[in-house]
Amino acid sequence: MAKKAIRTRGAGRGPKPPSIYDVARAARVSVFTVSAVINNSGRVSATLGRRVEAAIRKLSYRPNLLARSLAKQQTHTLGMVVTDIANPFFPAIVRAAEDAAQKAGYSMLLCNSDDKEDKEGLYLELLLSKRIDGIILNKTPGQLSAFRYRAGLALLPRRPDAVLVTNYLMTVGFKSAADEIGLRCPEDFALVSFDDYPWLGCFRPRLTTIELPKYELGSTAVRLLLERIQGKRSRAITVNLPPQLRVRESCGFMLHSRKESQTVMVRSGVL
Amino acid sequence: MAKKAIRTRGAGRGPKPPSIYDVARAARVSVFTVSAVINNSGRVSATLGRRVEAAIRKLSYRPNLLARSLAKQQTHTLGMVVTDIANPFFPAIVRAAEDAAQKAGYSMLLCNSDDKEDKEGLYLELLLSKRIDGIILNKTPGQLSAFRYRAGLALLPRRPDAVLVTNYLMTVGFKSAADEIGLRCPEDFALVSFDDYPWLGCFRPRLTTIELPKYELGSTAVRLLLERIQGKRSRAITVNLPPQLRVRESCGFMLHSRKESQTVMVRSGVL
DNA sequence: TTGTAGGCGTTATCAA
DNA sequence: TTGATAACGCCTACAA
Repeated sequence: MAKKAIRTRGAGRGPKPPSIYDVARAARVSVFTVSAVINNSGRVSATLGRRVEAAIRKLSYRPNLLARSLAKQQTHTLGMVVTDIANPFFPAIVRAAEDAAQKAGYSMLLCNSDDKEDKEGLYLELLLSKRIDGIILNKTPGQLSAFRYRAGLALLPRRPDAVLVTNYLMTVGFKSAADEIGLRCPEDFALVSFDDYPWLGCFRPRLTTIELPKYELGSTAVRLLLERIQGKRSRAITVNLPPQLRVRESCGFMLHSRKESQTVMVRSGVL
Repeated sequence: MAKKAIRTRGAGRGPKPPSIYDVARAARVSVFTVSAVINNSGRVSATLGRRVEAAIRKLSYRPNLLARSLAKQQTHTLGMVVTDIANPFFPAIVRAAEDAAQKAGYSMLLCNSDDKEDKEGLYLELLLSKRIDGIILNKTPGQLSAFRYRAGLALLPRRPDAVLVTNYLMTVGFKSAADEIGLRCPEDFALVSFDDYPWLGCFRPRLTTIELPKYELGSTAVRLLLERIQGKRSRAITVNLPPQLRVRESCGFMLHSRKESQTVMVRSGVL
């Protein structure tokens, strides 16, 4: 895998990229004409149009989006703040969001708040200063999460019959702790986790999971945000996405009658 | 988990944020003075300094980074192009890169090339247009990868003794295929994979892996890039990061003598 | 120490 | 259809 670092333009060094004025001069027209051609707004005669396009190619001109953003007062950029992209919960969501943004002509600035409120705050400030058009914020729960990351482990010595863990990383932590104590899953305790991943099906015990529609979550978030940015919707709305139950051996259904396993139900938004 | 979409400023609606001129007026000073205070460059008398800071707070002024970037010809932004953030190989790298960037005062624009050369090209163009200061590019291998995503599966009917797969997602695919055929690991074949993850230790078969130092990879990439951007280094250099071998049961060492398992060696850059 | 004015690269208004 | 020219919001010589 080739990983390449590209310095786009040394600090002050290297030739400055051509501006719209350079193109205008080369094509012997005004900047208005060039601008009209680039955005194909306004009618430009075929002759001038060709001259401009030739000049653009010749100089390999590339519009400066910074300047455009400053003039138009919109950056076509979204900020996305997640607690930690390295947490397997987020990549699919971020991916979906970036996809949706890209399709609509928006770029995505990624920030990791690390579950720290001060860091989150600084990032929000920064994004606002960058005049991005909108923010997708995965709000940090703050103090709360610290109590959640160890609560499960305290449960272990009590030999629970069944455990439902609400995210994958905590499930891994819990399972590891159970391994150390010598508790087996599903023989000694049943385990159900939130979040499904492609690899869960081929390692034992195969986890029973409640999968949140991560991709849909990310793309819906961006869709709603863009609707508001573009004025198509004025008030915030809430969208409920139905989760999915994926039954595998970790919940112990193999140990019981088949009939029982059929009674499991999941309803949208209720979990 | 609260996910919140924030519209930073409706298209054309809402009050315009105050500019440096508004602050200057409110503080009865010139824009120079305000600028000097913000960047604490140049000496400003204590009196005016206080007046400016009061005005900044009163108006809750926030410098427009777009305008600053345009004036200073640098955006303090890096572009990062990966094939797919949802591939578990990348999140740690991206996280590391973002960390390093943030510490140095840079933001990170994330792009998914999806392993498509045209999409990669479009993103590079876009990043250049945005006048970002540098790019971290995970070059797509193009056509090559298509042959790699199925080659392993063709191998299966030949009953290999051992398989080394060079990334995790392919390992999952291979293992699933083996499951279907009824080949067991490590009894029927030994398996070693690239990439280690926290959950590999608590599901069976526990994978033997060669872990690339992903976090270090991402942060080093940004470090080297910033060194070049800031003119501290003029030529590209190559850094070798040592991988790590993590022996678990999938390679079958439990089935053989302990002595054999001790002879495994990994050298930096050789794999 | 502080202010003035021009430049950064666009878009947009208003004449021509 | 085109062309000047003023924003956009900041930095920064150069003057005062």
